[in-house]
Amino acid sequence: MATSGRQARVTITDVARHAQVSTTAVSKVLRNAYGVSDAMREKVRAAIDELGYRPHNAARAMRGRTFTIGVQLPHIRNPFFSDIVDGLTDEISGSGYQAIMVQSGDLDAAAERRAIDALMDRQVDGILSVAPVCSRVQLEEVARNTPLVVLGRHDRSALYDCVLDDDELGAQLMVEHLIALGHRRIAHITQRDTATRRSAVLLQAIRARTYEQVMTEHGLAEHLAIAATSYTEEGGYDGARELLARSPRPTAIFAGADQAAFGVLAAIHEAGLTVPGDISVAGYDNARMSRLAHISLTTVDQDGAIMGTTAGRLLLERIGGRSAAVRFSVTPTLVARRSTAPPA
Amino acid sequence: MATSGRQARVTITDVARHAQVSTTAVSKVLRNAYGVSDAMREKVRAAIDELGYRPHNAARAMRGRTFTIGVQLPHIRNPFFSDIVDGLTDEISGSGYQAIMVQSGDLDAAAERRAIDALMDRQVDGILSVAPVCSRVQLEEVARNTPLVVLGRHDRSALYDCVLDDDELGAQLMVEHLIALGHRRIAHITQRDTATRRSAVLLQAIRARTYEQVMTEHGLAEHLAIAATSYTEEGGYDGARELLARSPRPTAIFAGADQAAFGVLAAIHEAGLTVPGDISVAGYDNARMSRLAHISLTTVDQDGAIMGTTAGRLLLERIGGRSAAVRFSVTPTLVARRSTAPPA
DNA sequence: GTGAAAGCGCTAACAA
DNA sequence: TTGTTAGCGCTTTCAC
Repeated sequence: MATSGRQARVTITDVARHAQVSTTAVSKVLRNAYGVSDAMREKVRAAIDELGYRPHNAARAMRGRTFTIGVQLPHIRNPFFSDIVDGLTDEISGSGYQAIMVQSGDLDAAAERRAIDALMDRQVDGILSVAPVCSRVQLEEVARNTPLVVLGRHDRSALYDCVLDDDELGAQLMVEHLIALGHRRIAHITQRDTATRRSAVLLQAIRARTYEQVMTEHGLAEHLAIAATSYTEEGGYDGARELLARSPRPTAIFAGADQAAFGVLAAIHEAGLTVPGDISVAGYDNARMSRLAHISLTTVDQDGAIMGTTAGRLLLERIGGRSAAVRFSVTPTLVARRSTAPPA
Repeated sequence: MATSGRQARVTITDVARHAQVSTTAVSKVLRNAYGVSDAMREKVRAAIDELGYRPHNAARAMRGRTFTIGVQLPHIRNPFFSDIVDGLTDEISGSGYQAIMVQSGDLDAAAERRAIDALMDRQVDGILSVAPVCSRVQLEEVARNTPLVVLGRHDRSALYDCVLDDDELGAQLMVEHLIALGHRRIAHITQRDTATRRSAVLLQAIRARTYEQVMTEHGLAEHLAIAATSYTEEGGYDGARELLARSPRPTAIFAGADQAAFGVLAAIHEAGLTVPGDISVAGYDNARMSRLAHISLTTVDQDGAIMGTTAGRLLLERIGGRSAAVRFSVTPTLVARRSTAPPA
């Protein structure tokens, strides 16, 4: 009747004693290890059930696995990350693994590294790093100690796996869509980068660069207009206000992420303009919200669930012993909705 | 030059040897424990820095604290949960604690319990449970073993702390707002509950019940119309379609959560109707998105950041030894925006 | 103020 | 197939 005070936790020793066997036997049953008779397995299982035993993770961590996968992501506010996490969860459910998430904050390489360290200190068996901004060297340092999958970067490394979207193609599809509609003054909102030297591998840089290239190829170099804020609602809002203040103002705004596009919609509405009447708006990600919003958003679909599922599979493979690096790329598609139309 | 293979981890023994002291001394310095001279502290600190030592969490967990706070939440897609998590993160940053999150899925008491167990197995020092649906008995079982703060339930327990919003007041404000605008056929979208007996403590039940009460008090009992789906975009979408099919259809829809209200907006738009021209729409939570959406949403503000901050503080207090239960309630306010107007 | 030593719950050699 | 035993890295008595 321990109404106050903690209940003493049931340990492997209790189970062993209760089943009249050794702790080793119990441990083996727990891990489905080789060399246990059916009778033994039965006895142990029964004892485990009877006592309500659950392995103590920290103790496991000292010697073996923790059956934990750590997910580091900038923040949980971006609905696209939800798709990824749901995919990951789907894939590892039933494998006995549990995903734990930590927020690392936006655009802060130091905080990001602390978040990853926090996962490593907690002895996760593998790490999924979502859209990290730190250097490849840092990621490789992590990968040397823990199975690592990086999502959303155009890196190449022999030490970790990459899951990414062909952002070049996605951005190209979108800019060409807008050009085909007849737009010329097409502006772009990107996420500003902290360290320029590695920007070539970050997806925001690739989307922005592709925007510039496609515009230039179509002879629209003089209409290039980029606002470098961030892939958040606030970032989209601020970026749009900046772009709307220019003269002549753009007839279309391509935000590098849906989340930012939502902010763009708000800024345009606040300025007394209409979408797509005065200005076309496009995003990237095809977050669920894009479909459901009142003005449904033209965007680029990259299948977050599949990216998450794949990341989970790759992680389990790595934990299982694979060491050769894998690179998985999803092909984006254009999703034209009501937020884009020919210019007035 | 360990290019392949894991680097051997720096342990407390390495630090002790390097600083020419005992491991006990190092441990004390790490925990700011009583009984270390300044000189000793200096020596140890230097060694820690030099070696880049970080305590091994699992080993700590075996004896003492893990400096980890576990957050269980239904899913990360709801932007209101982001506000809570940001508040929590803010509060515990600098305390040496790290928050880890696990998704438990919607409306599934068993999955929820597994998620909480997963946190306990990982020896977190405290748990924040966000809008749990399981029974109070289960929560108390958890609370007996781990400091626990429950957010978003109208429970009373001597074993854990509660952080909640006065949902009765919030729902009342909203229904009266709609009535004051002249609406009579006001419908409500709620989250269906799995186990009815404990529904009295769940926020969705309180919002729904208050809706019924206020309507009845205003002589509008005959116009009661509730769709029981869920607090998600899909739930709002499905619920709205159900309500729109009724005849006569409502002139206002009060969704129990902003997230659901977004789905309502989509359904209404799809039906060729306008907001607020044909139908007024209202939500609950004042998620950031509500402010920024193209049709800005009338909603009830409950300060998620403050709820998160408070939950963090209460958790740290409990970890620090407090055992008396605390109950913290925020007072909601009405935020009238453009999605509500007098009926046509 | 400092350090030696026991032990947390588990896994993995190794022995039987 | 089963059991014995030595740690994993840390915290915590308890001597000194």
